[in-house]
Amino acid sequence: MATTATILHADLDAFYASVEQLLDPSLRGKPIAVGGGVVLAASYEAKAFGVRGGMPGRQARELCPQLIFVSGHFREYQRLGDAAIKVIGDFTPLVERISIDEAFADVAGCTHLFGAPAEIARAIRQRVRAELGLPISVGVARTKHLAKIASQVAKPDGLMVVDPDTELKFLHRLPVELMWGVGPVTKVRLAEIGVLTIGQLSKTPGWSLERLLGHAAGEKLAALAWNRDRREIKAHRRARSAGAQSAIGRKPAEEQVFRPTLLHLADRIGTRLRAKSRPGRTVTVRVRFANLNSVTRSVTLDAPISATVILAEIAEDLVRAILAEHPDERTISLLAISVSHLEENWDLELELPLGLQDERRCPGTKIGMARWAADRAVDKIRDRFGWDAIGYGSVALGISRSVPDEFRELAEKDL
DNA sequence: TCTGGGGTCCTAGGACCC
DNA sequence: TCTGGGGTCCTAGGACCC
Repeated sequence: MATTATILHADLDAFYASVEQLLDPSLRGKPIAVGGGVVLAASYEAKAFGVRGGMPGRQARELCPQLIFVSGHFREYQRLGDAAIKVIGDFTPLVERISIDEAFADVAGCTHLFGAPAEIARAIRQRVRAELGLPISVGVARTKHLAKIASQVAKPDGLMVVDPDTELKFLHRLPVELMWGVGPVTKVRLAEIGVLTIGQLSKTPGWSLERLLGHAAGEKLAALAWNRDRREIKAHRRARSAGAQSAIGRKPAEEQVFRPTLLHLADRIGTRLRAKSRPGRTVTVRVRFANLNSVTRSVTLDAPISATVILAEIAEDLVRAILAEHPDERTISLLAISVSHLEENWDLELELPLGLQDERRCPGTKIGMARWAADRAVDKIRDRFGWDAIGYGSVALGISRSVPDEFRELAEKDL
């Protein structure tokens, strides 16, 4: 019954921190953190002290006084991440990249060339170590879920093969939080009914899980606990949305505060959408207040948009509506814009006439024309001379950037 | 001392249509 | 006029992942 384990999950260990230790040998073996105000990544030596990604720098220093902070080499992260994924691609075209440092692969079709899946996994680890100088952990199993868990168990710098005959034995003794889809909230909910391990989860009736977690989540978890994971490797998945956000500290909820930030966010998103000819119909805005409560508001248009200024104006309208509904909230700490319902291969020329049909979306023919032409001109100049060569004057200065734009780009998904 | 930024998917209620 | 049913889309909020 058991087929062969041919799914690989490969995951670079403490990726950003490992790159820094590769670039600067004096950092090897030491607790380091990439970032400053906020920890973007921590080395294993730092993790041993409890330092985690996303943690405020001050808190990290308290946990680990000898922690060394380094500013990131973001271009190197991109280059080395791409190179590691390419190594996997040398064995099979069936590679599904999850993020900059992580990918699934199905090697079923190439074992006759390169040997058993475990051999291929060993070869990948050896090559990434030899050619790039980086540690990478690999899990090998019959399903994506098991391979993913195996690579986590194998870390750091390890290899773990889950034999198809012992899958349930392997799976059921593990804690539920190792499962894909079990986060802090679900973990607590499960603990409240006495479920701590995947084995215990598998013995919980389906109706009980669905009542506790909802239909989809309950069904999914039950399937995974019973080791029924039917997901396949998908080599090319198109993005369904594109967004940008900015934490701005604590600032008064006023026009002169949110307008420049929204314009900057719209600029980043609009540029990406136009570059891939993927305008979108739904614009969603999120405002987080000082008390960390956040409110979203969205609008779906008849025609897709990607023009920076139009996107910014719609976002402004939505933010004003949110603020009007929350008159007691006078301080905002984060602004976000997201565009969804993206079109595929849209002819951007069409955006002009379609946009003009709606006065609000594109007020005035001449102005709309000018905006459209301006975006195209800016895009072209940036293509040749770089992002900072040109931009919106009011945006260039005074935008608080809590993280470098280069770091943001690493997280962007290909549209 | 309340974690940054880019994403995906699901839920539930309501509008609207047949 | 009342009653019933099904489907799609939109919106707001959440959980989760890297």
